[in-house]
Amino acid sequence: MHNGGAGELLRILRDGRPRTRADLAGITGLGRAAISSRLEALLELDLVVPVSDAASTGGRPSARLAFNPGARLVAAADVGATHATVALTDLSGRILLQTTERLEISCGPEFVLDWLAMTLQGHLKTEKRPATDIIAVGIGLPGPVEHSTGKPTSPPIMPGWDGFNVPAYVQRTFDVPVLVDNDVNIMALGERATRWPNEDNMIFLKVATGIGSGVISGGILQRGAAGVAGDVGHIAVSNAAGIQCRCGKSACLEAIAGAPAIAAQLRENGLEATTANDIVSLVRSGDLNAIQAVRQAGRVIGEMLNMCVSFINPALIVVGGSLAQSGEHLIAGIREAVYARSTPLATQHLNITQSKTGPEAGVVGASILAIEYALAPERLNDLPTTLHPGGHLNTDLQNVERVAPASQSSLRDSVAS
Amino acid sequence: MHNGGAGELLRILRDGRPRTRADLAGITGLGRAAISSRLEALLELDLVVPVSDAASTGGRPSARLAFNPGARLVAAADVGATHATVALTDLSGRILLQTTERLEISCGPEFVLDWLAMTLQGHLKTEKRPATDIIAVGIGLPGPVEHSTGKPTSPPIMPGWDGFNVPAYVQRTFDVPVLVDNDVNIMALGERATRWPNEDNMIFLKVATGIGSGVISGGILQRGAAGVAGDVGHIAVSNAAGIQCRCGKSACLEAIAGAPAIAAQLRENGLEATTANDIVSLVRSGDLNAIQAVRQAGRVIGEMLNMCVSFINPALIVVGGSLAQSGEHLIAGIREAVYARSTPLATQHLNITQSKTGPEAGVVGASILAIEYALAPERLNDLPTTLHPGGHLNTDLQNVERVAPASQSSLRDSVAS
DNA sequence: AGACTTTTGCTGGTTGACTGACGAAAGTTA
DNA sequence: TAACTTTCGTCAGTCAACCAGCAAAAGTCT
Repeated sequence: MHNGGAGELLRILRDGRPRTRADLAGITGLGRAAISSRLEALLELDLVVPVSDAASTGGRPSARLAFNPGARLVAAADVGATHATVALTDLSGRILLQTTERLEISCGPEFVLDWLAMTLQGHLKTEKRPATDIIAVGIGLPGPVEHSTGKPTSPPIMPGWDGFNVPAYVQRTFDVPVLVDNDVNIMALGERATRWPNEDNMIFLKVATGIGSGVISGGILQRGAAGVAGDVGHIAVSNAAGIQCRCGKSACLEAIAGAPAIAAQLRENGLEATTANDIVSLVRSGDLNAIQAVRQAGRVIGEMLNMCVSFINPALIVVGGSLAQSGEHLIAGIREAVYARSTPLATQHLNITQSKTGPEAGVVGASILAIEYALAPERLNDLPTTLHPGGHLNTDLQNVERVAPASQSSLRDSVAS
Repeated sequence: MHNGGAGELLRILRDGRPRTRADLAGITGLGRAAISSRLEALLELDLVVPVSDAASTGGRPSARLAFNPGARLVAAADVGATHATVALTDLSGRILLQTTERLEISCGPEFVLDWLAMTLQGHLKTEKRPATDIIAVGIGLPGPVEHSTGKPTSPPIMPGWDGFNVPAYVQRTFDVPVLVDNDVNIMALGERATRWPNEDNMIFLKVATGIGSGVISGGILQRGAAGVAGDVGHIAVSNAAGIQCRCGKSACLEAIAGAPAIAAQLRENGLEATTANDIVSLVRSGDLNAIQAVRQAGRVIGEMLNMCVSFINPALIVVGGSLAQSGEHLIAGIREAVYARSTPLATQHLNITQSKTGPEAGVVGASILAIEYALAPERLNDLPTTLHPGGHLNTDLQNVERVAPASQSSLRDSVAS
């Protein structure tokens, strides 16, 4: 029952690859007995389970053990300005159940968080899992958040949320760690976890109504002094002196390359467009005017990114958000501007690409945020030994495969180590 | 002799404040016996020494122990384009001996590094300290450096240095860890260490012939994917379309707000100015033209910083480099532009100030870089027990208070082994 | 000088973690 | 089925780390 150091084993196993005890002994340099002892703790927590044995080499085949993402649950929420998504995920960030609904953030924290809790309760019932299986909650909000306390700070579009103690409120329902962060930050985490697990220097850029970014530098998400790092939407761009932004200043990037600005421009040319989706539809239908406008927006964004590239020297820029769905045109404009301008050293290994994670990047990121916190070695002891009332409750879906885990391995590989 | 965990004690004591054993027991939560045991290891390494006892409270006064920065040495070098500074520092980053000489970096790595080693040997002789007292070497170079390997990568102004294995070459003379980094990065480290020890989100901006910055975010120096993070000199600024930069592009920040650009502008107005120092002299003499030009340069720089502030949300910007010596005029221009533009959340706790560390910020930073590496808990065991041939060599200033320990026995012991 | 107070070094004793070895378990091969 | 091979679980033994208590040391106070 001495699980000191079990965290290290879990860290190794969380890549999803099953390993024998001998493998683990080799990796860690410990003896088999020590490995077994630590594994015992993880097995008891159900975080690690035996999978199909390795092929025998003539004698008793060695048992292979693998991380069991289904052992516990994590609740994740991505709250936008007008819509909210809440999901139940496993410990690899895989979504088990997901609900998206139209929900105005301006309804206030109590209303939104109550809906969130209620929906999660429903998810739990559907999945037939007890609430005690949830080990952490991750929440993304559309505004600045002081991550250490989980309180929104002076959010422009979230009336009633300023300084609200989100974790405390959520913990009245789920008494587990609650991690809150900016929605773009969690999208960055989600994007990295699902597609770029080894990328330590990347920028996730969200282009929709607003423009924002999540900055992962030196392997960790950068939040800055006040939690507003990555807030690039109101950086001034050139050749836009007169254009007024909703924030009160002029020449903001968002006021020129955000969806409303592009839509307005298209309307001037006689097209019907109001939202980002309208623009995407037009682009997909092959409208040259729309294509040109999106590409030009990309150039303007690229002008800004240019500076970010010089400043923080990322290896990867991922462009997401609803406007990024318009094929490669936005990216093309961005690439054009960035590669035309930045220094060779900064760009020669720079990859600019479109987000392929889709709309669930947010909840996945929120999930990852919560998982990384709850499964950190120093907090492993906090996990209660769940006693599943009915015995082994996790004999569902994914434990059928437990003996044949090859199909899951690719999914598991996507989890950041 | 079990010094596992001694690193933690050293980390506490490195703030320089002397503490009693009881203090340390209270801080760490360990018993006095454990503290004593760990202290023994540190005392043997001479990294911690007893200082004057605390005032008695009626009984035996408790001995106070303090970090002993004089126990070992660190070699630090700040190599610029035309000048190089090399210094011998103690373990707190304090400069013991320093030499600055005119030295062209274009002479090539062997020549420069040989000079560096030779000068250090001289320093050692002057200080009457053996070369084995040096536990690490820190070097700053005026170009991009791959910090993990210590090799310059495609430096624009360092012919012959590209890919040169600096640590390997230096280690032929001093067989200790050699840490190499960009010169602006080490200035950032130096500035933080000397003036802002608790600032985790700051930008150090150097304004001289070129313009560059060192970015400390999330508490750690950000180097980026290729080691060129903070390279802001060639970011495009507005209203400068036609101006050519030495890098081949146009409208670079450096080409407008760098010292040569300002000097050229002043010459157009009939003033005599070529170098940054000329400009500073003119400003100090009260020349309105020069003051106006420097302030305008500050505004242009502020325009760029503006983006950096939005992007990484620092709490502090320190402006250094030779042009920053011109009083508050440069800073005033920078502040003007930054506060006029950036969002309130990002600027309300933002402090923009002038570097007060002076020209030795570079070597101090190089020293800090080396010290942090060598004194990291996981590397404490690598420190050899130095045998001072002449007995107590470090009986200078700050060791006056030391209560003469049984140094003979340790000496005999190490000789025997 | 002597009593008192507090710290310090030292010495078992306890705890916890890890190793090594051995027999049981679980396969394969003849 | 029996013999062989390899892994697994267990258990005593070892070792390092830490604590508690004690006597000596080093002060102060009367």
